[in-house]
Amino acid sequence: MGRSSSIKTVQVDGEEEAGAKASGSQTLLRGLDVIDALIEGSLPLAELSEKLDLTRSTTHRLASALVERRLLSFRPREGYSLGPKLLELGHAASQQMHLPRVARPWLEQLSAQTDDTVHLGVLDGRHALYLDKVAGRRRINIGSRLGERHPIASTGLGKALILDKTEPDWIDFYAEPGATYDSSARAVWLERMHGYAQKGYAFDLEENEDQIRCV
Amino acid sequence: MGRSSSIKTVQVDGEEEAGAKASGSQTLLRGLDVIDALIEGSLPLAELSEKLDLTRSTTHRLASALVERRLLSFRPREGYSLGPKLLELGHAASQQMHLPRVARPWLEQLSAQTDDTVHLGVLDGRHALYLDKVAGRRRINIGSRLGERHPIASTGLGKALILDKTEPDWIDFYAEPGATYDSSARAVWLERMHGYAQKGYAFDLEENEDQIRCV
DNA sequence: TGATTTGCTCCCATAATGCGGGATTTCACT
DNA sequence: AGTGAAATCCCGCATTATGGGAGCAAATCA
Repeated sequence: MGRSSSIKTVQVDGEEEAGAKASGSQTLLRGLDVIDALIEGSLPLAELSEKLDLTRSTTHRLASALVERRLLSFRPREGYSLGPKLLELGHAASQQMHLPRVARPWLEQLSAQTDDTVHLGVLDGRHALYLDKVAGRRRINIGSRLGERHPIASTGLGKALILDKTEPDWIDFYAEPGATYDSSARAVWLERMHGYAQKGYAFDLEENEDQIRCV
Repeated sequence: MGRSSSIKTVQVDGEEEAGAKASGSQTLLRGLDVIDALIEGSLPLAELSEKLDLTRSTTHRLASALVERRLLSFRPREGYSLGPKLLELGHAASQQMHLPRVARPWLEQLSAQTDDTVHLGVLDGRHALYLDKVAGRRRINIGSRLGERHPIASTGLGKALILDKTEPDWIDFYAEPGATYDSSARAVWLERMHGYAQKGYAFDLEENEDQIRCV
């Protein structure tokens, strides 16, 4: 490597990101990055490659492979977007996850007793991820679907999930990255949280939903 | 390279499979194969690597990368299974697919008119893939979810999707790979198909559901 | 409880694979 | 038709994935 004619751009020095200890399959990880980059909406190849800091060639190769496997779709004018296979995988995933399987009976019982819609969710980074739902008869379905993620601080389920954390953690969860903090609003919120923690369940103004906890 | 001591197993000669024209990102494709292999249920590393014809090392590296990205989960005793991120992706995919967005109004109108559950689906290989559903008020929800796949020949939606094909295609779709053919049953089925094709819609004995066609 | 098996994880040299720069083609808009 | 932007394809280089095997940990058997 001594006299390497460093004409190539090379990876400068690679990942200095936080917690990026991933050693090994670079191609696979980049491919997944491509998928991630499209979660928020479809993009044409140029913007996609820019967003990922990859060359057009590389991006195109990865995206094409993903399209071939139907994990992405490509429409001439719009660019790349998430593909139908992800639906299939999402469904398969929901079926083989452990929590929903064991929790289902409880959800159904709860739904039957309350005549309301019951949700099951877990903590997923800074969000509450909805894993399962049993619709109640009382009203029409709420517009929520499996796999949706919502900020922890603004849903009943999310708040319930962090009840056993300590106040510093709460503050951390409350703070959206890069959002404006309103300290008085946060104080009110924290106050409520303490109340919820004592009672063991949480509400939300718009929707409230009991849920199952897992240890 | 000349005197390469060919002790290694090497890739023998690689893919001679049908239609495997995929040139390029091998790692990514293998990683997706790993996911695919887990659709039908969780597997321990050993079985997984055998199913994929990969060495344990490689399988482990790929699977670990996928676990890190939460596309897979790993439980010590059970092995690898599909992970929570797939739920998220599945949900995101369902939101940005073109068909559901443009078709929604029609589905809702249809559901309102008939008071029944309306499904939207597309042809996906040998299966009918359910893309969207609008629940009717008449009865409790049928246990169908987005992303489910069903054999074409046994659902009303599946049959409707292939109405504009020709008879040879029908026969092809009817034949499950490796299943026992009952030629008389197939004849009856084909007869019905011709009837459906003339009328322009299809039934199924257990459930029947109208659906939207796209060109 | 101690021995044995089974299965997961990690390391390292090898060369095969993915990489990026650019040429070429396709397609939309004027 | 002409123009321009975007997608697709090609090719040599070296970075990256590969697979064999060593090293652990936990579960099973005696």
